[in-house]
Amino acid sequence: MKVKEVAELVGISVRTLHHYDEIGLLKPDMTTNAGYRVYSDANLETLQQILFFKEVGFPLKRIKMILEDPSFDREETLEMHQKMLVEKRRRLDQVIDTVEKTLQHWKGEIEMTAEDKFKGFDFSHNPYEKEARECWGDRAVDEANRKVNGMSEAKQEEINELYRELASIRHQDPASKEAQEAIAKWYGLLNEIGSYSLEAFKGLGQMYIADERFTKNIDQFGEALAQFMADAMAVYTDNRQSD
Amino acid sequence: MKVKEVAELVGISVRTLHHYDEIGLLKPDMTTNAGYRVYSDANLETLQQILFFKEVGFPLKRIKMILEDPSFDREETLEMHQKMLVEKRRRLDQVIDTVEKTLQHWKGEIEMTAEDKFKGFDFSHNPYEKEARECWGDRAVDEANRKVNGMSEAKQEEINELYRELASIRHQDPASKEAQEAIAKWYGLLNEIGSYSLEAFKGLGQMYIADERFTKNIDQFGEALAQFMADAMAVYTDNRQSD
DNA sequence: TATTGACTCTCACGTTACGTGATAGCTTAT
DNA sequence: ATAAGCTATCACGTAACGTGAGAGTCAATA
Repeated sequence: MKVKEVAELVGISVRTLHHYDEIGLLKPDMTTNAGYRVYSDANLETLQQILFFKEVGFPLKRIKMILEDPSFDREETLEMHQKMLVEKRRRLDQVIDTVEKTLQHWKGEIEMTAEDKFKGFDFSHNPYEKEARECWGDRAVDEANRKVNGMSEAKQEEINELYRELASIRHQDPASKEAQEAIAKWYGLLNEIGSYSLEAFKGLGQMYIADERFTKNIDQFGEALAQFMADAMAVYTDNRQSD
Repeated sequence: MKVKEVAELVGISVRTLHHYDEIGLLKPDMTTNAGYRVYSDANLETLQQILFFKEVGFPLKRIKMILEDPSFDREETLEMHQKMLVEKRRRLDQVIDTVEKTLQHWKGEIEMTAEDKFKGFDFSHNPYEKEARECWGDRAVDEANRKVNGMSEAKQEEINELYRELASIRHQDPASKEAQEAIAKWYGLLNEIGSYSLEAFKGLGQMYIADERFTKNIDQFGEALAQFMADAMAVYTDNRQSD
């Protein structure tokens, strides 16, 4: 089948097929001597898989790796991704809710507290958040921020200690078992504080670890985690001072 | 306040502020004689509004127009946008559901019909869909496609007629009242077919009309609508033939 | 057979909302 | 005076294609 046929069959553009060819994601099994792309049935099956992973939100680079590496655990990957989708929906729910309230507010139907106004949004202020966002994604960080903001006073020292511990560990061997244990502790701590949606955060963190192969080195992870924790503390202490 | 202060306060990057300045979205009220940007309190308030509209998903160009035009009906705009958000969530729900089923399928827990496999996805095949997608957005077109596919046979002639009508109208005065009436009819027709989620589609269509000012000319709209209808018919007749 | 129309190819720049250096000037503290 | 830290302006990079431009290919028709 030639480009246009394929494009119409699956509902994408010819340019998209050209693009997939360009980046080596889907190269047709044959070309005519005039240089026309001719797609085989196998190509079409691959395309279906590509479109599936694309639709659920995987970037093309990732899809390429998934398809290239037969040993890759698709099930696990998809499971992790689903957690992100669910978290995304949760965010979306909050935004919709906030927009709804904003509309009612504009119409004078209800009052809005300053807190209400930005529920689901992120106007927090901290310098290291950027890294944390790159590391776990927006939703996870937002969630964590809220948790930290509502964190019980008694936990401050505990966190303090954990931070120092982590800071020293990452100077030694960031990929060590210890680092992972420290991370587990951090999760445990947040868990104690109590949160149902923390599940998503845990999932994301574990994904990052499991996803090691996509990361240059685990060092970045330790770095980002340490900074994120420092930041979490800063937010916490800020809140205390402003009380 | 200088760039970094502002950036940290609201949780965005310095580059973002530079960018907003570049595109004229937020120009600081003052600059020092060295050329440093100095943001006033009013600038900060504007920034809050920008971030609000951005968070709910408006593109920067749109935000700029909203802020520049005081006569702009923000309430109406936000209402329309909310419909899109709700539709987005509905799509997300389906994708999550499909992923869930796919996982279970992989684990051998359940059977999946071919239909199940792509529920919520879009592998429909029609050449003009592209234009329609540009016009109303993906979700609306997908929804409409499904409706059209399930369309009752008796409506074919009605649609046929409407199409010819529209086609002639758009050769005369595409921006006319008549065109809008024809559009209304089209909506009515789809409504008759019956669909709850059609609401979203209607919202989007109306948004496009209300949004006229953002479109080069209504001609494109007529063009796209005609093509979309032609396409809808093609899909319909295809289905009949394959029965 | 020549031409038309539909299809194909390969550049290569445009899009969104910034990220990421590079290079250089400004400000303040020591 | 020098270093640290902040600021400025280019200007290219990103993701996933869209959108022509210019040119070659294929099948059917006049």
